[in-house]
Amino acid sequence: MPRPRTPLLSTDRIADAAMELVDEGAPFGVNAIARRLGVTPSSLYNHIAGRDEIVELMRGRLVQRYTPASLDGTWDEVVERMLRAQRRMYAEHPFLIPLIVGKTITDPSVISTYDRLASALAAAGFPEDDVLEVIGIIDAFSIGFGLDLASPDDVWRPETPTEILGRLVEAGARGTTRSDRAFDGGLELLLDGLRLRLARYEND
Amino acid sequence: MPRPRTPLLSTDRIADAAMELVDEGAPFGVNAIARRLGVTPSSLYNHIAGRDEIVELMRGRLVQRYTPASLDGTWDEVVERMLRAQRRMYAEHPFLIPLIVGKTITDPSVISTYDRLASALAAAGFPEDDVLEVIGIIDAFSIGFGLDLASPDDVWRPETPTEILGRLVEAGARGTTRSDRAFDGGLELLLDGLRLRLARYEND
DNA sequence: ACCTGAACACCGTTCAAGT
DNA sequence: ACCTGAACACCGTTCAAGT
Repeated sequence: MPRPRTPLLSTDRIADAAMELVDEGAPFGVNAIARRLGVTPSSLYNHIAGRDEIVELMRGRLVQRYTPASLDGTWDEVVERMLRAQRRMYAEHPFLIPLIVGKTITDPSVISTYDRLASALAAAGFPEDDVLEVIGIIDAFSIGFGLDLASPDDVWRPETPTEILGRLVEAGARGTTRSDRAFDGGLELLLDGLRLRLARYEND
Repeated sequence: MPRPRTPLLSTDRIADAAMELVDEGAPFGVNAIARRLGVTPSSLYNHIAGRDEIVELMRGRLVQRYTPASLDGTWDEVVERMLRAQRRMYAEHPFLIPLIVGKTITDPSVISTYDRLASALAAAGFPEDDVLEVIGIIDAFSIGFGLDLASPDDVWRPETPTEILGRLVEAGARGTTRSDRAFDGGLELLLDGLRLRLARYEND
């Protein structure tokens, strides 16, 4: 079937298929995408330069899909909403993390999101000198917990006797439950800590 | 050259070669390791079960190299020392992160480190039901800040006008200074929050 | 016990051929 | 312009054969 009169493929369709694979946790690759689209791997090269470009296509979609539409509310509501959204994003696409993390952010819509977060924090009373520090903390938290959410059901599998860890692992929560609990605990810690800081500023 | 009288390979030698590759950012794989060792890929399978085991070996080395020798002191000293060490580890070997993330921890020395941390937290008064949650928080934290330390000097480069972010970025710290400050702030937050939790437990 | 070499099923990518 | 099919160099893994 050469050259159909209406094209089978497009960058959009390729990106969609790639996202589906990732969301299923299936192995991601040119061949797998082609299989899913009922097409030969080589066909894709009429639309994309290679595997890397597909990753770039996905990154563009991610930013749009995960950025909270509105950042209204009190500063701690805003922080919580952004944290939850970013955590989900990193967790559902952990293999994109090295790309996103190692790269300077220039995408206007992403910049704008950080800008609005910065405004919210400044308006809440955080001194301008500290706003970027707080944002850095928030980012580290969401990446860390995103990765944590993406980790396997059993984080530890002791094969030698342990003092206490083995017992805790057997008694404790696993998988999503475990990760959610750690996230909720971490979130509470973070917000409590930030509120404490804010109170200290106001006492000066 | 079958069966040399003194073996060419060992798990140690394999792990060494693997670490060299990863730290160079070179493609990591069984074949690449074999090439570096001047050996056939299939030879490796006399010493390791497969690709995943090599990753576990690397994790084992890293943890041994970076884990503080002693875990003495108060629980918050222990947590701080582990956090600083882990952050350095992730930051100095960023290419390893995508490899080890998502893999169940089985390496005995790594398990033992977590075991000692768990014991320290339990001894400090954290209820056993919460110890794994706290460890999860600590892990997320160190990975997050490790990646932050490994990120580029300029995290943001606004190319369109911003409300406040552009000004903050220009006025604020960059590179290691920025990341160190965020880490110190985050560490303080974390320890404050954990101390608060501990106080709450004791009031019940 | 430990290495080789052939073999297998998989990758990502290129390119001539077809319409 | 857009898809196919053959081809290439790579991957991780298995296994019989050799000492």
